[in-house]
Amino acid sequence: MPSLGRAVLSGVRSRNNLLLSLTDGRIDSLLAQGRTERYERGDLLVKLGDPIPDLGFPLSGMISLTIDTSEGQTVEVAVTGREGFVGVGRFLGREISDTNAVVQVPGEVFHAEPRLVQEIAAADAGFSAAINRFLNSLLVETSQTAVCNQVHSVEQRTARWLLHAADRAGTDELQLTHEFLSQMLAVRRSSVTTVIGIFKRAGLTSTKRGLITVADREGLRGLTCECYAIVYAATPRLDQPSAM
Amino acid sequence: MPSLGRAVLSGVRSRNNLLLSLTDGRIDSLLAQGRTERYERGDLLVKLGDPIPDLGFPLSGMISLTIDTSEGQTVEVAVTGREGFVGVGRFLGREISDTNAVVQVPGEVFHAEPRLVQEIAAADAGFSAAINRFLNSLLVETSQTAVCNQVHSVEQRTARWLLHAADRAGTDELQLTHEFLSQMLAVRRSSVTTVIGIFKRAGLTSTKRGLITVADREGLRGLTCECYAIVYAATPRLDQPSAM
DNA sequence: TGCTGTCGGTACGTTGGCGAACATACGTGC
DNA sequence: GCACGTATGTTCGCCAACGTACCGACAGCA
Repeated sequence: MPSLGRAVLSGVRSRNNLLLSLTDGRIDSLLAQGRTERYERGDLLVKLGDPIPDLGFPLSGMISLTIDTSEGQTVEVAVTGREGFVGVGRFLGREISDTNAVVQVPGEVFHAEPRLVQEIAAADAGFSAAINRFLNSLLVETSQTAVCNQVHSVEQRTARWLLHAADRAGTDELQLTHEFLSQMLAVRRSSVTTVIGIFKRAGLTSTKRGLITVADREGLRGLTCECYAIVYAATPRLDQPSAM
Repeated sequence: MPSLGRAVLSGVRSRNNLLLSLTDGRIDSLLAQGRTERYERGDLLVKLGDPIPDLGFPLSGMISLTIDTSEGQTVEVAVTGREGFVGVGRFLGREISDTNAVVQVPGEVFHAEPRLVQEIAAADAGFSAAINRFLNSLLVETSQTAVCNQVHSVEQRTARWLLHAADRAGTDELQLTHEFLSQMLAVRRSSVTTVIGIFKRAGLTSTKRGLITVADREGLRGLTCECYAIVYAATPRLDQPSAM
C-alpha cells in the first residue's frame, strides 16, 4: 500500500460528510490504513448475498442500492454518496449484504476496515452521531421509495430520479441509458423513453445517445412528487453538517 | 408513578428482544423509571411531523409505521413488535418523527427515556449490538416494501400482510376491516374485498365482520411473494436472539 | 323492534403501465 | 464509409388496478 502525504489524506477527509465529523485525533489511524479507489458507471461494489468486504465512504459520485427479485427484476431502494457509506449492514453487525451497491455516477470511494470504524464510532461521539444521522436518512429514503413506488407515476418517479442524480453528479449531464434507468425504476425501457420524450418536448431535458441533460431543474421539480423534497431534506449535506 | 415489583419488571424485560439483551446490571435503572401501557387497535403512538416523546419497546402486539402522502393516502412502510422499538428517529438523533406509528394488533409497550437508552447503549455492547441488528432489519423491511410495492400484485401483498400480522398477533384471528387493510397497502378498499374473497373461496381464510381468520397459512404462503420470507428471515426473534 | 352507521360484496367504465415487437438512428471500429 | 451493435422511438393489444357507485348485511343503540 503506497503511503500518502498528509495533504492527500486531508483531502479525503473533507470530501465525505462522515469522515469530516471525525475528531482530529482519530482521523489518522483510519485514513492511514484505508485506500481510495475510483469507480466507473456500472461497477458493482457489493453484491446482494455476498459478504461485505469493507466499508466504502464515497468522496464523490453516486451509488445505488438495489435489490433483485426472484422474477429477475432489479429495484433501486436508495442511493447514497458523500453523505454516507456503503456497507451499512456490516457496520450494524451483519456479514452478508442485503443489497447490491452499483455505481451510477463515477467517483472515488475510501475503503476502511469495518472493525476499526466501529471502534472509532464507539469512542467518538461526534462521529457516531453523524453516522446515526446518516442511518436515519437512509431509513427515510427507503421508506419514501416504498411510498413513491406505490402511489406515484412513472413520470413523477423518473423526474425525481433525474433530480437526485443531477444533485449528486454536480452536473446536469447524466451519462445513462434508458435501459439502465428503467432497471433502477423497475419499469419497461420503453416507458422511460416515452417519459423522457415528454420531458424533451417540454424543454426540461435534452438528450444524446447515452446522455441525458437536465436543462430545466425547476420544471422537473414541478412534475415530480413530494418524495424528492422529502428525501432531499432528509439527506445530510457537506455544507450543513449538523442539520437534522 | 406506581412502583412495580421485581417480578413484574423481569416480566417486562423478557418480553422484548432488546430489553432482553441488556446486561443485568443496567436493567434496573431503565425499568424503574419507565412505564408500561396497553394500547388498542388504531391507537396512534407517534404522529408524522410531531416530536417523538420517548422510545416505545413493544412487549406484545404489532405496530405499523406509515407515511402520509400529499394526495391524502397513507402507506405502510414497515411493522414492528417485540423485536424492536418505536421512535428510531429519536434514538438516531432526530427530534421529529418521519412516520406515524399506529397500533395494529393490541398489546403492551414499555416507554423509556431516549437519553437513558442512548447512554446505556453506549456502555453496553450487547444491547448496542441488538439495537443495531434491529436497525438493520428495519432497513431490510422498508427496502423490501419498496420492492414489493413496485413489482408484486395486490393479491401477493395482501397475503404477505396477513401472514406477517398472524405471526405477530400470535393468533390466526385478526381483528381488522377491509378499509383498514386497504389503507396499509394503499389500494382500494374494494380491491381488498375482492382478494379476500378469493382467499375465502380457496379456503385460506374465513371472515366475520371486522375479523379475518387465517385458516391455511401454508396456502397463503403459496400465493404471496418472496418478500414475506425475506422480511421474516431478517426479523430478530425472541427464540433466536443472536441470529443475524 | 326498528333505526342508523359501518362494513362487505359487486359492478362498470377507465387507464396507466405492461409485454412484445418492430423500425430507426447513432457511432465506433474495421 | 460501411457494417454491426447498441440505443432510442413508436405501436398495439392487454390487463391489473383504479375511481365511483350502489346495495345488502350486520350490529349496536334507541
